[in-house]
Amino acid sequence: MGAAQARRAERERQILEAAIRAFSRHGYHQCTVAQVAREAGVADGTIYIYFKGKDDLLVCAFRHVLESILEELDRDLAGITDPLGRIRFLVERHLEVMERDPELAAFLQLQLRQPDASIRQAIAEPLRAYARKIEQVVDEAKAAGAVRTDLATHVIRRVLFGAVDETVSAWVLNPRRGPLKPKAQAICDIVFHGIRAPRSGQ
Amino acid sequence: MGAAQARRAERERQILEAAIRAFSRHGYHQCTVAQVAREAGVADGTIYIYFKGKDDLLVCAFRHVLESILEELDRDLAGITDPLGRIRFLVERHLEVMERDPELAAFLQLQLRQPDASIRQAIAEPLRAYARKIEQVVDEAKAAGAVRTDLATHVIRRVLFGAVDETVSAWVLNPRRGPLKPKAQAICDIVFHGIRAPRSGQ
Amino acid sequence: MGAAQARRAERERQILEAAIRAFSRHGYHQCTVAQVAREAGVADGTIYIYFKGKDDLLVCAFRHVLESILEELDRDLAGITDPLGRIRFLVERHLEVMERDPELAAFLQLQLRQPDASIRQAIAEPLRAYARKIEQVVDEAKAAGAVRTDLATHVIRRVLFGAVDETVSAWVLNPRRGPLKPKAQAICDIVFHGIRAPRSGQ
Amino acid sequence: MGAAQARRAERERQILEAAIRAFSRHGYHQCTVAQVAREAGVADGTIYIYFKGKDDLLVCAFRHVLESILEELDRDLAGITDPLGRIRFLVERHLEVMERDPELAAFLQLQLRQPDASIRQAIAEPLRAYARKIEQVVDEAKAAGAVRTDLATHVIRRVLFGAVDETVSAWVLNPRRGPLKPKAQAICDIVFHGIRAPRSGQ
DNA sequence: CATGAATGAGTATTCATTCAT
DNA sequence: GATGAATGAATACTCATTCAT
Repeated sequence: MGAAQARRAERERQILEAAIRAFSRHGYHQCTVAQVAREAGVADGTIYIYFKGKDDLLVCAFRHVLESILEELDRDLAGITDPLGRIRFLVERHLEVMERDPELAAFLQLQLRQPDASIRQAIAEPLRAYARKIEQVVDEAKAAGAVRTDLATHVIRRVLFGAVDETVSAWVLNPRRGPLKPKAQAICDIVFHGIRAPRSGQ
Repeated sequence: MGAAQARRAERERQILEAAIRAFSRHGYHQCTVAQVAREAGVADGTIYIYFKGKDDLLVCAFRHVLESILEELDRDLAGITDPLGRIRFLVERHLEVMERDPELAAFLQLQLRQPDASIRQAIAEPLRAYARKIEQVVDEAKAAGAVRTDLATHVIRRVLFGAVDETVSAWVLNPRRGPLKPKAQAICDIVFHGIRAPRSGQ
Repeated sequence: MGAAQARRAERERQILEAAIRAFSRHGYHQCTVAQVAREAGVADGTIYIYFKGKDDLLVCAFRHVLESILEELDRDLAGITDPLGRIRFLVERHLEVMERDPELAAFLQLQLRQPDASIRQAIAEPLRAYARKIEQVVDEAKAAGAVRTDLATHVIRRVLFGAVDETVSAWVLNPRRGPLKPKAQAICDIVFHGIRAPRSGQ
Repeated sequence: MGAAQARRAERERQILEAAIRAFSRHGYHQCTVAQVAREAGVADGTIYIYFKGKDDLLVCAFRHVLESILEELDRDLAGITDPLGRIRFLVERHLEVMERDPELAAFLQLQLRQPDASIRQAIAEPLRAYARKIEQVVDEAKAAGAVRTDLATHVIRRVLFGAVDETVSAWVLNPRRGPLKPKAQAICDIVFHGIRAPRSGQ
């Protein structure tokens, strides 16, 4: 029974990762279910044993990816105590994940931005989880006196990850991709100047 | 002849604006050419007299909009001399344009983000023109000694307009939209702190 | 305008009659929309300009056929006055219509008996119209004293047209079809003996 | 071995009766093999150990049902000697069987009327057996001098069972089903008047 | 025998685009 | 120029059937 469940989970992962590759390469709308199936090495019909349909494939792929990203993030964040260092780590890790797997980056950055309301809605919740994680780290930094408390947390998040998002988008679209992670430096430079609490005594 | 040309331009505008409305409401892929035609009050075939096809409609609509935005921007920017004030104006105007016409905002923010490579490519140039305009204003501010010169201009642009973009996206997706322009305040607060050149004498 | 409407009606008829032929030959479920289109000499998509879908095609074909049958029936019935003669005419005409066009007969007798509830429902109303017509003629015969009044009209209809239906079914399924109309004789012989009012004075 | 065979026969019956229920409820074409399997409490694949395929399921179900109906009919018919009484019994029993099990009635009346030639053909033989039984009873009645000999036996059968069939169809489709067997009365009334041999001496 | 995961052939329907009027 | 009827390519999804376990 445990074996059967493991088999199923493995199959799901296999299809999901094929979907990410296929969607990245051809574009979600241009990509046929048959192409995903071929990429995964299964028959067309098999897709429908594991997923509701093409939309579900996109949504589940995103959940699958974000889940593992968040898990790893939590684990590694535990080892960092400096409040601003934790924020900087969020930015660096984000860029790192994208740099590590450009196909995944293209998926997250382009294919996932579907204007279809139903897809956006299905994606919204996991996306909010990521946003909450960021805001939590910012709030902790506020509590530690490292960040100005007169700025709304969600505004800080938007400035920080707006910049990160723009940076990644430009990187993904650029065919000659250089290193991405170092760009964290300049972004944090600007934003940290803007959000850092004045030193006590100043 | 001038009359005929004016007639043609008028017709084009009529279709383009219908396209923006229709794409905003139904979503680009979900929206049929027939729906655009009905919205514009013309026959399906007429669309093809003025435009190459559905993609062209999207691209031309974007060019049409951005052109008039840039024109107005240039005109109004001429009256502002304070370097940081000019940057602030860019942010405020961006938010203002979106707030003024939510249907246009939805079009620019959602429908335009098509993952199709060909569309992205066709949109890229006008988009770069907007980016250039922003960077030009930033460079002027650097030259005037109002902005740190040790930060790459394009990084400043990304931080600034990454934040703006995130803010507009959230606003567009929120069914209960409040005022948008005031959000410029907090964004500029953060970013200006980060990019402002240290006062001479400090 | 009248020309456009006539054109449309003509096109509808053309497709409907092609559908009857195609459905008869291949069977409704086995017959593809593409086959109907080819039979009608139009493109696949054209079918959907005139009809909602495959089901609608079946239902409309039936309505189309029954309508013209009922019209002709009404016209010809007007010339007959003998009450039992009118009933006999109903039976003869039914058999005649089937005999005249064996492909139509196969359509009505086999393809139309779809067990799908939605199709049966859509067909039910025109079918009831035919039943009402028969019962009306029977009722007139009762009023004229030619038919026993102690028998429910719908029971008479069922006996009469149950026999007719069985007869036509057997004829349709028989590859060596002889003449059909003469079978009215024996059916009426039996049923009329059963339903005829006793001669006054007996 | 006998036990193994009994086991097999039992399994077959179990699946067949599940098939009848499932086909009745969903309709033959709309009903999936998986649904039949679930209804029977076996795995999908098990069906194919006992039957050739979905069509075979339908055909075997019909044979299974008709066989037991004919057996019971033969047994009970043995106790009746009056020639017309025997015919009346055929009608009553037919209605009785349907009334007893409305799900079976729906199966026989609707789902079995498949326009697919191959299914019709496979069903034809058992159906003919039932027809032969009826005609045999009618022929006996002719021989006994109770039924007119100038009427073709198969015509009598069609009138009789055409009426019965129409009656059952109407009853099956009517959601508020009243008693069915009493309808034999009126049908026999009409038909017997029509087919009865003139009393000797008249 | 029994299972049920995997298969892949088969098809109704949509819609961007064309072109005769 | 304008029309809108006609086109036909393109594709997600279902489900009867198989077969390794």
